[in-house]
Amino acid sequence: MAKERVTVVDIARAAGVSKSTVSLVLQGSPLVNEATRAKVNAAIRELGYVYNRGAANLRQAKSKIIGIVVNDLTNSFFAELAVGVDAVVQSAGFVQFLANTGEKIERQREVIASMREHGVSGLIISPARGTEAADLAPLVASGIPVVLVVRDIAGAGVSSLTSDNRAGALAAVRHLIERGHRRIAFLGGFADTAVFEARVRGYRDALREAGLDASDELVIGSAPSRAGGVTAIEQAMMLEDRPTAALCFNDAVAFGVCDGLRARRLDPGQDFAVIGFDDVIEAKTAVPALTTVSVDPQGMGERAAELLLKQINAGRAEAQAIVSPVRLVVRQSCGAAIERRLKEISS
Amino acid sequence: MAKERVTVVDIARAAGVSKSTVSLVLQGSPLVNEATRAKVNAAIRELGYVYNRGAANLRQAKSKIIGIVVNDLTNSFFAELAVGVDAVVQSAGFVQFLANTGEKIERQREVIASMREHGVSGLIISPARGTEAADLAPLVASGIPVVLVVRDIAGAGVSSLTSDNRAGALAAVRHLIERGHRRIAFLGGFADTAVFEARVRGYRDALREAGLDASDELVIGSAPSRAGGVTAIEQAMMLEDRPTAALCFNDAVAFGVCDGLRARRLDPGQDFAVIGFDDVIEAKTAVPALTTVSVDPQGMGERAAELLLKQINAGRAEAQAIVSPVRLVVRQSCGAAIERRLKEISS
DNA sequence: CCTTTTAGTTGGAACGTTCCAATTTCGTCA
DNA sequence: TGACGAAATTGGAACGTTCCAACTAAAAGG
Repeated sequence: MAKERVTVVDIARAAGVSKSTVSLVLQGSPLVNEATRAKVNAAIRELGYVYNRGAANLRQAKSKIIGIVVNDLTNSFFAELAVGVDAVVQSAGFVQFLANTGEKIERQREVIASMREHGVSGLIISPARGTEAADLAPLVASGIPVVLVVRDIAGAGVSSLTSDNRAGALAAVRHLIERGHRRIAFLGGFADTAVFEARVRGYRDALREAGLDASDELVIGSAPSRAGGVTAIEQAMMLEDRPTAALCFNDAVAFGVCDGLRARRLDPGQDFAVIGFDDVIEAKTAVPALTTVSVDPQGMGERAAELLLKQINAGRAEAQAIVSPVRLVVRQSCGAAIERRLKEISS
Repeated sequence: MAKERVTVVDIARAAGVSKSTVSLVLQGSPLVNEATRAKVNAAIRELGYVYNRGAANLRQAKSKIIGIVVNDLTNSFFAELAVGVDAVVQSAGFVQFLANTGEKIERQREVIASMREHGVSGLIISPARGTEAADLAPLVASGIPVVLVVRDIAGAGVSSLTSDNRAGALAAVRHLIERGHRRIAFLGGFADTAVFEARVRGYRDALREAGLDASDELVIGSAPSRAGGVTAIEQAMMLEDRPTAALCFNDAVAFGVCDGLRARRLDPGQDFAVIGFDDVIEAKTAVPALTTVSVDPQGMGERAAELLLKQINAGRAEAQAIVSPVRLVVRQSCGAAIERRLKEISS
């Protein structure tokens, strides 16, 4: 088997019709007689025909492929994002080309080029760190619909879907302040990203409006990973005037911070309040359950895919920047448990 | 811009050569004169030409696409596996079609069909739960090289790359026994998978060779997730005769078990020994650092991709079942810390 | 009975590339 | 100078599909 490819012509011969008719059947056209359709379908099954989408694309000059490029697939935030995209893209009859850049601009350039060569009809990109508008210029000039997710790039002239990072950070820090914290740190993340900048801005604004200290020593960068969280909290605990709470760049950092606290025999949520950002799946089941700003990566992926599909169908659409709202999910790690216990005692 | 596609003929006209010559340049053939090559390349840049790989594939009847289908991309084990595949596949000049089945057979059927239609030249599959040899029969009959990873399927007649689950479990449980544990549970995982079966077999063999109780009540299944781990340890703690240690189906379960222990005010690694399976990235940085059986998902992805590429290049290769070795990484969660402390005291 | 309509079917050109065999160009040698 | 071989270039067919305009057969209308 697998000797020679079975094509429409073979099917046509077997079914005693022309290749045009077979093509019509393949596309479910109503123009073809019920009886012939049955004959053709029988022949298709019989010969084990496989549709050649490449040939079809060549003729029609459009593919049913959309590309998604993410900067770090090992980060479960992006993995979930990809899953969200996949879900809607698949049910729209498209198929997903996924590539991982690992934050490398060069790799990103390569994979985008490769996707264009394969004729993707749209692209969802979570850009690598340091991507500039110029890097995307040839792509957008080609007229392929592009949606940027998570990280926006100023002046790129394409649609983007980001979350309201400033508002999320603001809400989180306000919450910590309400709980009575006066010295609050911001831990983790690379300082040269727009996301970091926005979250820190929200953090500072909340401190300022409460008239609290927003000195630079309280903002401690690190890799946006669990390991980075450990080092960040260690650094924070070296400070003369130690913080009693922290907003973390993301959930991975927050978990690392909890690890670091435990390593110092401190109980996260009890001795120190920590809030994360993103609300990855593990946040709910962790102990203590992580208070975090919910971003819903899967939902973001879905919305990005919908936006892209809309642009593909519309042919040409205005670039729009959507910032999706975000909400604080209060669980245990910010000290909710303490309060509950205090209430129990007083009642 | 983006009006009309520029093709080789446009380039040919602009450079004053024939389309055949342009094609030769595109493929880096040594047959073409240095001067003409330069002219052609200039025209390519000038007109912003993008290569149409679809058309090329049509002519050559082979693509540079490999497909990878995973059963759960939100599980970081599989995300890392995909990253490993991506790395070697990309550097071999291929591009990766990734699809997520979410453990659904029907979806798996669809994505495999879609990939065949797109003419992938090989497929790496981590099959959904319950996949049978019959499900893959048409695929293997077509002669497309296929490599199964993580989960093997008996009688499928294709190559597979799995890890030595029995040996890993055996080593882990032996280690717990050496540490003095006598009542050891196996927690988490779905009982109807080959992986579960192999790990439990290793677990039982270790108990048996030490003459210990291997009763069924100590094997407690659950979803192979963090949440599943929480419920599994809860169930274990309800037993008349409680275990003092557990081997977990995977790291996610192990983290859940730690969470569950903490919820009961028990200190994992101290009051109860836990060992995971897989060695995901977080295992090292967690507190306590997780003792686990290292499977190196990224490395597995790389090896699977290499195996697949070899088969693609060889044209026709014997199906081989590779089981890759596995090693126990001892960290804190199995009580290593306790021992260290005992040593400190005695010295 | 002829014309018109409708339902169904069909051959051939086209999509953008690669491959093959054929051709041109050019330098070298007798 | 003519012949020869090597180097470089080329036109056309082919890949598997879709689209279009043209065709046939049968039914409907006059």
